[in-house]
Amino acid sequence: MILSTQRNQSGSKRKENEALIITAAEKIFADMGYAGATMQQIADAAGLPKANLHYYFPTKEILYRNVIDKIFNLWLEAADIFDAAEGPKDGLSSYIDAKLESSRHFPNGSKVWANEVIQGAPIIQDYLESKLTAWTHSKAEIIEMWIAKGLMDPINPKTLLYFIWSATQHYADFQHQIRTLNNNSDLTEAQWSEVK
Amino acid sequence: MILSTQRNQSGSKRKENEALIITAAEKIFADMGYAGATMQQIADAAGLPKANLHYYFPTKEILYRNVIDKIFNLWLEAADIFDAAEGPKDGLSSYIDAKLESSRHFPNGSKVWANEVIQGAPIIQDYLESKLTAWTHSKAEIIEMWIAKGLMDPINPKTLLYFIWSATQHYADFQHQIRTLNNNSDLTEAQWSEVK
DNA sequence: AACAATCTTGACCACTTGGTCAAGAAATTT
DNA sequence: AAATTTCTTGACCAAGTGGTCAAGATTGTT
Repeated sequence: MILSTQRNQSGSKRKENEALIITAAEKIFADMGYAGATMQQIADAAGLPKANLHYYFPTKEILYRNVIDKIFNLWLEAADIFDAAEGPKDGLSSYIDAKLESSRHFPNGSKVWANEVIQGAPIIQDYLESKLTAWTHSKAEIIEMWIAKGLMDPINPKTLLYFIWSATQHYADFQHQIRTLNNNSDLTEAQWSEVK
Repeated sequence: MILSTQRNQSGSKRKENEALIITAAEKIFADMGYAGATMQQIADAAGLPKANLHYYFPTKEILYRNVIDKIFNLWLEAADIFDAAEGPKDGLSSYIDAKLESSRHFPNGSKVWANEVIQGAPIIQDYLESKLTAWTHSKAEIIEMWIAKGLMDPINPKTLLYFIWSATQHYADFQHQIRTLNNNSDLTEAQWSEVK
């Protein structure tokens, strides 16, 4: 009795179901793309009737934007480590590790993002223009500071960031291709540390 | 007269129209994903009535597979340079250059491929298992030979290939994101040569 | 216990989609 | 020029889609 249904306190039924739906949606969107995903599939994955999804998220697009939001916040968390660091060795390597870790354990988010951006960000363009642009600028400034202090080789900060993104996300996005070509995985860590 | 309609020789009306449709389809598939693309959109892009598409390509999936086929053959061409080379310095750098070039000038193909693989290759899985696997093995052997001869550092050949793919394709696939964050582009060449 | 707010759900609808078809237009062959 | 093959195209259809709705169930409040 004590252990079973513990955290069913307040009227957070809404929060619970929203989280359940978002998780299901993340997987379906990753596997099918935005247009290819159907509300019915997401409903089945969440174990709820379709009409119930529309109760919590009025439209498919709103649900999608909520998924994106969750993904983006995970990215921001990974970058907190970056901020706290004192120098490039520390900061970049922690950031890469954190990003790799999230790519490996939560590839769906990365896939949804990639799918969307490849198609020209038809739905979340405002995200790119506001939040991501601001974030990138702030990180680029830190890197430029490091360069100015002579702590690392001079390099275009944005180019460096793109480079890190491409490498860290590749394993999430192309997971399937890699798994088909290999029959294992792993042993990446060694490889990635060479990047810097 | 001599210059205008030169190559309208034999009954290659079919070839012409198929090429026209495939080019249009490549763009639409890249922009909308497989599920998101409609035959009507492709027809409009090709300047043909929809029913005409179905005359040349009975189903959407068959059209799609033809697009993939074209893309894959371009990849193979890029790798020919790789084969001809004598050592890693030459071979890898030529290969990377060729791959970058095709990413930059024909990003649509790369996008279609990426979209498909991210979603777990629901349609072209057989491609991965046959052609791509064979290709990867043959290239990995060359690299291993180079390593055995002491021409380059010992490294997992497949990991190296994945790494090259991620870097070279990133600029095609994430073109839009990069363009939104920067307002320019370019200056990559310098960066890429550091990869090796 | 009565009331109100929140949640659940099957049935339904307007609209879009891939694909068909038959009638005709062009081009090739005989 | 007649016959045959290839190509073109508007009209059409069955299936699936996102989204609605109203009636009821559940939960929380007084």
